[in-house]
This record gives sequence, structure tokens and C-alpha cells, in this order.
Amino acid sequence: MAAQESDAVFAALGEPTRRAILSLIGERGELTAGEIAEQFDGVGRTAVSSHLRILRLAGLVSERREGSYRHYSVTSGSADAVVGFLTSVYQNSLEQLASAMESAKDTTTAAGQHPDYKSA
Amino acid sequence: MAAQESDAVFAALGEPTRRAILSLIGERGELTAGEIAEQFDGVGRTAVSSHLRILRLAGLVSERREGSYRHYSVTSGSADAVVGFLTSVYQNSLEQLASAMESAKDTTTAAGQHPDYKSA
DNA sequence: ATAATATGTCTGCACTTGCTGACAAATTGA
DNA sequence: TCAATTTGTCAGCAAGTGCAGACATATTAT
Repeated sequence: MAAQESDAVFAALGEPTRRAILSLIGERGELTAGEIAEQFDGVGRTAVSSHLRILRLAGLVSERREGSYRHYSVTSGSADAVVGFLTSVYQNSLEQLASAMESAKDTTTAAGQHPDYKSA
Repeated sequence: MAAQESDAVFAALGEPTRRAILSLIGERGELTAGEIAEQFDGVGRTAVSSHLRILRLAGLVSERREGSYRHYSVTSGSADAVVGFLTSVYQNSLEQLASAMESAKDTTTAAGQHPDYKSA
């Protein structure tokens, strides 16, 4: 269920310009699309608009309309999928190391399933 | 200085198959390249090898050679760049929220959004 | 109404990328 | 030595992606 969500989030964060945009918005709290585009030299307004769409569809930023302006801000807790994935990977790694402590802990891996993944 | 590292990590995690591979390795502790490739139906051995190279260059997995086998395991703490990025984005976001709530309390304004916002 | 402003969308293009098959390198066993 | 095994690498291709310019939409100002 959270696999598609996770895919979109990771894909969105995989692009350097989008991370810069997200970081900029997080830094300033709220910015309009134009204010964001102003901050980039090698990236035009249309590309920024496209990036904002991807970030929004991934749930990483939210949009507030005000007149002809659109204000973007970071959606709190939107990167839970990332944190969940990482903690699952590293927690499993630690569990391997401590082997026998928790024996009855069988749950789903939070990694999200790959389409071609043979689950046992 | 840590920008390239971060770029490689995020780029590596941006690909679904690589996340599945990383998750699988973390789950099982240590796996050979062949064992990993066995787990995927729609992805061949060469593609897995390529993914493992990218994961290794990003510092997410480490390789242990044993005869003609290569055992892969998750590198502990290798995703610090991701965690660092996320915490910086969201910490700033939380600070903005906290200060906004503080000023909202002080000015006794119920809903702070005024329709006539325009910055210089 | 007309113009100006702010922004999204569409089209096309150059570049990247994930994948496979063929080949190469290294190791092991007979 | 020769063959089998394990794995990485290279060439090439189909698909995806980031980008800019042109156009469309919505809002505001004159």
C-alpha cells in the first residue's frame, strides 16, 4: 500500500534540483513558484514548475493558492516512507547481528515490493 | 564536500530495483551476487551486477571477496546523508511552525493568513 | 475590455538509464 | 591443462527524464 507512495517519494528525492528546491522551501518556510525559480541560474521557470508538480504528487510539498500566486511549503511528515525504509534496512541488519533476541518478530518488510521480486 | 556523496546515495536509492536489492541484503545479512540475482524474475544477472556496483560506489553496501564469490552486506551508517538531509529540511520546517505559533499567540490573531501578502 | 502578471501545460529534443546478450577475468576442480 | 563456475564489463537499444520555448489559464490592474 505504501509502495507506490514510497516510489514517488524516492524518485522525487533522487533528482538534485528537486532536493535543492525542497531544501530551499524548508529553509524559508513558504515560497511562491516564481520566488523559487529566481534562485536557480541554470534552471528555468518551466522546469521548476515541473519539479514542483512532482514534489507535490509525491506529497513532499503542499500548495496554497492566493490570487494568482501559489505558495509552496514542506509537508510535515511527508518523508516517513524514507525513514521507514532506512530504519527497516538497518534494523534488520542489527537484528542479524544480535540473532536470537526476538524470535517471534515476523512482520512485513517496509521496503515496498519490487514487481519482479520473488517473495519466497 | 558531502554533496557528491549525498548525490550518489539519493540517486542509488531513487531506483526501485536497487531499493529491493538493498532491502533484501539487509534482510538476509549477507548474500552473494548470484543469490541476489536469483531473487528477481524480470531482472537479469548483469543488471543486478550493475546495480550492486552503483550501491557500492554510493557506499550503501560493502563487498567481501571469497574465492570466486562476492558477498554483499549493508554498510552501517551509510545512509547518514539521507537522514541528514531530511532532518535539516524538517527541522527548519518545525522551527518555522513553532515560531509561527508563538507569534500567533502573541498577536492574538486567530488565523494568520492575510490575503494581501506581498513581499519586496 | 485590455493589458500585465503568475503559473501550469504541451511539444520536441538531447541526454541519461535500466536492461540484455556477448565477452572477459578470476577462481576452482578434474 | 582444460573445463566449469562466478562475476564483472562492454556494446547497443528502448524507454524515461530534465530542459526550454511556445501556448494556455487564471488573476489582477488600468
